[in-house]
Amino acid sequence: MSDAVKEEAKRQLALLKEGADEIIGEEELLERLSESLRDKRPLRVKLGMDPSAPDLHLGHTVVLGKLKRFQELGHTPIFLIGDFTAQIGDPTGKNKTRPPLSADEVAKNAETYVQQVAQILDLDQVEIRFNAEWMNELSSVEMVRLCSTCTVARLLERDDFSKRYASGTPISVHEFLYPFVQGYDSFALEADVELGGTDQKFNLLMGRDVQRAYGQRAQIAMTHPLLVGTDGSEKMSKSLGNTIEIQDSPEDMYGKTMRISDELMLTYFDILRDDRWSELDEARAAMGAGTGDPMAFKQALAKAIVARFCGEEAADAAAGHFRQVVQDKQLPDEIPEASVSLKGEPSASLLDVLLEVGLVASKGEARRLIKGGAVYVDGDKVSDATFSLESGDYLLRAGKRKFCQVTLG
RNA sequence: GGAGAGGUACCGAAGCGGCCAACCGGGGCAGACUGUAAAUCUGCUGGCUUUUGCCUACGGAGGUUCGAAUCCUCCCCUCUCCA
Repeated sequence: MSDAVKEEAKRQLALLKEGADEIIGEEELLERLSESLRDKRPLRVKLGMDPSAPDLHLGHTVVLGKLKRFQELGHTPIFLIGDFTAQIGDPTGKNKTRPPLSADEVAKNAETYVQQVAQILDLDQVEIRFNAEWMNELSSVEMVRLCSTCTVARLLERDDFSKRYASGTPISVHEFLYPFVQGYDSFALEADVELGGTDQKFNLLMGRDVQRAYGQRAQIAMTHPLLVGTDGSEKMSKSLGNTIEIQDSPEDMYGKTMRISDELMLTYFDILRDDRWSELDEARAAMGAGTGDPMAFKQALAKAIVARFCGEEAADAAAGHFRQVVQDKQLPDEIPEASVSLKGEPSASLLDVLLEVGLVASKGEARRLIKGGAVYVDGDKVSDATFSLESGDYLLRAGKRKFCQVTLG
């Protein structure tokens, strides 16, 4: 192999290592990068996601970003939608069996996944696949053979399984199948590399075993740090409600980022960092040394995150919105408007109006908010739950950030 | 197949005939504080209802009772030990 090829392979490896937690088979990766350059054969890089929730969040973007980097280096990104595996439910990190999704939900989620992935990757160059394609065809005999590639003892070594087993939490047999199927996917796709979070290590390794068992070269497994959710303790996950989603509005995305703790913002910066953020590196270092201005840095981080998914302009606007509404406690420029009919009555109770315009989910909630001093009409705090409004225009506020300009008539 | 234990609100976990819409902790929401936060403190945390009250809720279905999450019967599910 020529020196030029070797040099280029090394350069690529260095770029690909950025942000990775662990590379299982790093030497093989270097080798394959070299082969790829020599033979002009792009590497097949697999990233699988189960369409178990409809929205992608910042946590997903860590590995998606790595997939993009492979794409930029001329390799073939494969975005695998686990429509079959979604019916099993990845037991990873779970302390209970996941409820299976209906085919409809899976299809719907898969659809939105693709749309959202388009915000990050150039879809034209992405191979999008569904694992039902081959899993639905797999015979029982084949399934049995597949299961023979791993022992029960090894499955039980896994943290999530062993913990559940030890604590007497149920584990259904089908959950054991998950890693096998994921491994088989790698074989079916002839993956050279598979990407995943650190929690996917077991599953990624299973891919190597399965591929070997089926006479294929074992993929390289690259794990990436998991992003902690906005609560600062659990991993980011839709079901825990601690996500920043890439489909959040710029204002939400910005606001949610501002609301994370100072410690967490450093983690976010480190995990989500890419080249476009290099101008922030100095500020990051100052923060680490305890000399920076936390709020200024967090604002810069929030803006950078919004800019990545929504563009610079939206990021500026979101920053302005936050300053105005949250810091200066001014009204936002744009307030949702609604009109409510009095239906011939002379007045309507504030509770009803709050409910009707969607500021609260129930009258009970409205009562609670009023009692808690969180409801304002035209800037005046309301503390009487029986308060009623006559026809006219009112500015309603429930809590710090929920406003509605309502016309009553 | 046999023997035991158990299924309670978003989660964990009390209650074991009326005082239970259900103690407590976590989470969530709101308020105070602040640099946006975090931490801390306070309040709230099923729906309808001005109050009274009504409806829905303690795995499911029946039953006993003036009255059941609490007692009985059957069913479903889980865990442990034995085979």
